[in-house]
Amino acid sequence: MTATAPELQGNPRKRRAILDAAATVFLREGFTRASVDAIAADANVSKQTVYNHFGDKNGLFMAVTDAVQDEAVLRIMDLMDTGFPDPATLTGPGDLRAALLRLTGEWTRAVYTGRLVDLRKLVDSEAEHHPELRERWFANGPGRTYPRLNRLLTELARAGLLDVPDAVLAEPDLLAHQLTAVTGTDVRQIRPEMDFEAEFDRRVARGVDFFLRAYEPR
Amino acid sequence: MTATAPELQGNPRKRRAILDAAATVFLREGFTRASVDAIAADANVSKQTVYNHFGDKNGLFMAVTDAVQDEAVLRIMDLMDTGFPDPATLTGPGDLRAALLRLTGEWTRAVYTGRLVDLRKLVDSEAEHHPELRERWFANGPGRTYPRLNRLLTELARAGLLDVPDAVLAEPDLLAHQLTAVTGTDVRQIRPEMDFEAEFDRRVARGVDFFLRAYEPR
DNA sequence: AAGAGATTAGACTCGATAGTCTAATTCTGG
DNA sequence: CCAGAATTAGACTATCGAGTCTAATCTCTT
Repeated sequence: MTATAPELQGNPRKRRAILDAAATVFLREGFTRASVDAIAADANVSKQTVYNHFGDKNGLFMAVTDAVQDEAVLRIMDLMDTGFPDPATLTGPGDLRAALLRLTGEWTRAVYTGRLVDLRKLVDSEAEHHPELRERWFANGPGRTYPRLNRLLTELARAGLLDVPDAVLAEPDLLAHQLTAVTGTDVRQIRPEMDFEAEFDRRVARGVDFFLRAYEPR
Repeated sequence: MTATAPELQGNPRKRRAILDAAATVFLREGFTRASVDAIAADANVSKQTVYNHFGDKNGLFMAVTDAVQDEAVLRIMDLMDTGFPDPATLTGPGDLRAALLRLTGEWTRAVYTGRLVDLRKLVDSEAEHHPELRERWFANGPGRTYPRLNRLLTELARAGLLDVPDAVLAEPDLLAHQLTAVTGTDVRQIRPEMDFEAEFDRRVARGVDFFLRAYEPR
């Protein structure tokens, strides 16, 4: 009687293969241009199986965004939970800079390499036609990571390692947005013909230095 | 013998109407979903006329991006040519902040209100399929405005009104990117349910203050 | 007023694609 | 080994859109 939820039936290996193929094709072609036939072929699966697992093209797309986001979010949350030293152990300002460089570098890498960036563009351009998409993206991604980063930065301010105006601390997630904005936009400017790795490190450092220049205790 | 270039023939009033309609429909539907039929209908023009003027759907889309960009770029260039006071007349630091607020506010308004923002998203998502698009967008927009803004900010640094490390000054357009990044990303977070005007001013001010906090002479 | 160029409505071709259906086959757990 | 679930290939429907073509009309300019 109780119909099994379509997300929970079928062979999980095939399900995985479909998600992978769908990510590839959606990212290469865009949502509209991507055909379910092409995805099924790429996954070595029949079209009907795709529909069995995900209902329709929209359901498939949302499942893809969830999967790709989850991977990055796990990485980022772990980074902040275990990859950042206790403020008490940061003695000199050089320590702080090094720790921020590492954190920001890994964060930025998780966001701007791999499939996440491009998928975000896709979601952005499709959001007008699938209103729930933008909300879902936010709740599943930035809605989880930014408050965590902001908490971490706020603790640094409370510990006296950063000198941040109360007006900034009072705005939800502002500090986190400022740090990621200043590195993210710079990293996004990297052109294909450049040496990505070298540019990446330089630009993350630039962003962190800009941030520190503004909020370093004098 | 010499065929007239398709961009230069036909009734300019109709041409304008088509460009307007195309902007509306492309922005509402996205490139792929937008149909030439819908655009022609919206412009009160026959489909054939659209093809007479712009050749094909791609040509139409590029003409639209050019037109929308040109409008904003003119505004922004004018702003910097005539809307910013001579550094010599800026005596107190309050003067500098006020001038930067005005400039950055108008710049940001030109970029993040109206059709430019959304068109940019569209270009971004279509760029994979029309490689010349990204380059054209850059050359026609940021390629013109950023060097100009950077020159202006560099003059402020030379005049002693900003204290910017040489390493930053040495990077092409970096200073300009930092200023616009820090305001732009914050403004982009404004949610539809918020009071746009109030949020806009606050966020531009935040960005300028962040920038000044980093580069204000001590 | 005449003629050239521009515009029009609408039919038409050609190719894609979302989603359904079916009958046959393959997996898999008990 | 067997029964029910999952999968498969492929045909099929229905829709939609880019671009072309045509014959008739319109609008200037001279």
